[in-house]
Amino acid sequence: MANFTPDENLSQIFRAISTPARFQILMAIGAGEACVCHLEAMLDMRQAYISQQLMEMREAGLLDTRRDGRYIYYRLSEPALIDLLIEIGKLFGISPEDIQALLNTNPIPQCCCPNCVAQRNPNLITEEEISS
Amino acid sequence: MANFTPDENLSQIFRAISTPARFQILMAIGAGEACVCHLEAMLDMRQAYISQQLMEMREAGLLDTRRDGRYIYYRLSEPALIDLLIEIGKLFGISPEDIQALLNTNPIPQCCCPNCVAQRNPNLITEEEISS
DNA sequence: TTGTCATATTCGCATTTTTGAATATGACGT
DNA sequence: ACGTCATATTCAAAAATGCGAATATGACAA
Repeated sequence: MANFTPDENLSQIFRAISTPARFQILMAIGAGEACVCHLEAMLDMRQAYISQQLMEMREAGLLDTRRDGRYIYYRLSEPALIDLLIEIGKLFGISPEDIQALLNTNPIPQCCCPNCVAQRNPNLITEEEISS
Repeated sequence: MANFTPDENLSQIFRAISTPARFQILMAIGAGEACVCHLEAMLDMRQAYISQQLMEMREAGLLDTRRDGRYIYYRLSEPALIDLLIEIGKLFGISPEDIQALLNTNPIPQCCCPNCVAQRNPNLITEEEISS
């Protein structure tokens, strides 16, 4: 992020969530973290498309990533953002419940990532446990 | 504003402030109100351009208008939005002072609207006082 | 009613954005 | 080394946006 004026900076942040798709993705990540396949299953969007949108939000500084083997987990660089967005929604007559309905709710049956698998089968041994 | 889903609704709001120009205009209006000529003087943008941007923000539900004679005053439909935007800025390392520096500061020498004129010449009789 | 002033609207084009399709990359198991 | 799986990147076409120029509207004064 270069030498931006405050208005450039902030408008860029808002631009990053100025389409329904990106907003949905952001909310789907929520205060936790999510891999692309998780979002794919949750939102019924194509992988490549999600990746593209994630990149844009990442470049705007909204998202951070963490790699774990094959999986790349995305999370909000500032999770408190969610609450502020909900506040803004309230201001404009959108019920918090309606917004919260978009939030990440682990696990997802269609998702294959370790998080989801582990939460579906709590008694299964995880890969980490095997390698130790 | 038709039958939008929450994500459509909110992303539209953010889209409305997703360019530096629109963000600057919104902040210039601030918690008060401003006519187009005021913004023109304050921001060094052309009248028609400002009008266009105002229209977009109006359609997104961010702005309301009030006509007074020749002048049309714009104000935020939800002035509390300003504070939330400042909070978001803080989250991303933008100092509140830098954002507040964009806010409306009456009056402006180059502006011709009754508000500015009255504040520059407090002992002048206003048009309203004449017509009464 | 004519002119002036504040603001709005329309038009057109250049640029950007969106979004799907195809392909590439890079990690892991075998 | 090879295949597979998760994710990223590139490309291109369509759609949307940015934004200037010109013009329109509508209020007020004379």
